[in-house]
Amino acid sequence: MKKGEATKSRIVDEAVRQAALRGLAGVSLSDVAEAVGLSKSGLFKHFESKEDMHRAVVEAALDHFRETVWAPAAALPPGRARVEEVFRRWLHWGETRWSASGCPIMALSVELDDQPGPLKDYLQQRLQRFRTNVTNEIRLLRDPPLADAEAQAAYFQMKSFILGHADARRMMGDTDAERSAAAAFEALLERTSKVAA
Amino acid sequence: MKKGEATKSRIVDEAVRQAALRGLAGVSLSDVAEAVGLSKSGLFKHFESKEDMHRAVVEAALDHFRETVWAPAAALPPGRARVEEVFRRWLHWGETRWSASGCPIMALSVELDDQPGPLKDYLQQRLQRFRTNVTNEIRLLRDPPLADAEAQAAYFQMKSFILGHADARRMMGDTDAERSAAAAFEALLERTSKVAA
DNA sequence: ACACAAAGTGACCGATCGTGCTCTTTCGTT
DNA sequence: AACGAAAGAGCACGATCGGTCACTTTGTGT
Repeated sequence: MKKGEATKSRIVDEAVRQAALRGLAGVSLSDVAEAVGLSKSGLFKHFESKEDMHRAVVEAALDHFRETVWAPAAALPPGRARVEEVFRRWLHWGETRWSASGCPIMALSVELDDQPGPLKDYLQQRLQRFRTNVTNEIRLLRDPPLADAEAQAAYFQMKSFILGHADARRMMGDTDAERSAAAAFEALLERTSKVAA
Repeated sequence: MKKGEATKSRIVDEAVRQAALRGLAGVSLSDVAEAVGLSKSGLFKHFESKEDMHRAVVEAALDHFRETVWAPAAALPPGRARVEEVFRRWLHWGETRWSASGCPIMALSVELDDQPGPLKDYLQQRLQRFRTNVTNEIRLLRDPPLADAEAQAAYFQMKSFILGHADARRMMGDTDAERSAAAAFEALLERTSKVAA
């Protein structure tokens, strides 16, 4: 039962890459099969259907995100250290591992946000958990902790800068995007951690 | 030569809607034809090929954006009034006209950002013009006008909040997204229009 | 080592894709 | 009213899509 899991994860990895490039619906079973050196029918020994593979793709992308962005930050002391690490890693993970295709989670979000169904629900639920985790760390930026509303406002801006960075860098070709995002986030951190009035 | 143009714009309108939903590549010629009450071959009297229609879709989406978001703001006095109007209309245009499908320009951006070619170039160029226009208005927030770098940093955050709003509202189902975006933008405006030190 | 399940192949199916072709209807111009 | 051009219909094509089936190869547990 080992060979199977290995090739399955190779398939899913390739499918995630293609999904980030052309969207989930644009992933061709034949192309994925050829890219991993299999026949089309060979793929169907690992997935019941195309939708089954879609589910695996969404899961794998989120797992990878959690392990690359969240997990290393969670190993740091709570509060500011974690928040900063999350942002730094979040910013970079699109540029390193996904430099040629763009962040798969962003692509999935835009594609699924207007397609109600179990896939969107699953994606939303896992992103919601991430958001809750990060928001909790943001609350610790001050002592006593920030109110929920303030922490959520800060998270909104934090994620906005991530999205803005991806747009500026990938769509507009702005080579300063990383600096802009980092500067905006740093200022946000300063504003948030200092007392309001 | 009138009937033709009328149906052509009906076709393009429908194609833009479907492109916002399923992506450019996901727009089926048959579906568009059926939706506007035509036969598939009837479509080909208006477009040379599918890529020709893609081009028309991108053009139409940008034209619509310019007329809905930029044009009314450009009629206002320069500076703060224009900037505020652009943001307000930008925020709303995704929720009103495109409430069921999401902003087509955002969908096109995410889809085309990793697909080099004339389509991406065209989209990038027109978005760049919009960005330049808005940035120029931002510079007028202060007297003497802001430096380019500061105005661009403000634009980066402004667009980030737009993107963040779309993500929060459409993907995460956050009903407070509009308030969050508006509040973040207002604070940004305050920070930017007051003297730095 | 042997047997059985898992992994993988190749041929094939019906549906749909984008795109030509010929033919008819409808419109705009004089 | 009439005529040429534009608009649109109907059909058929090759390619590709997701998916099935019977078969062979490979791996694995005992």
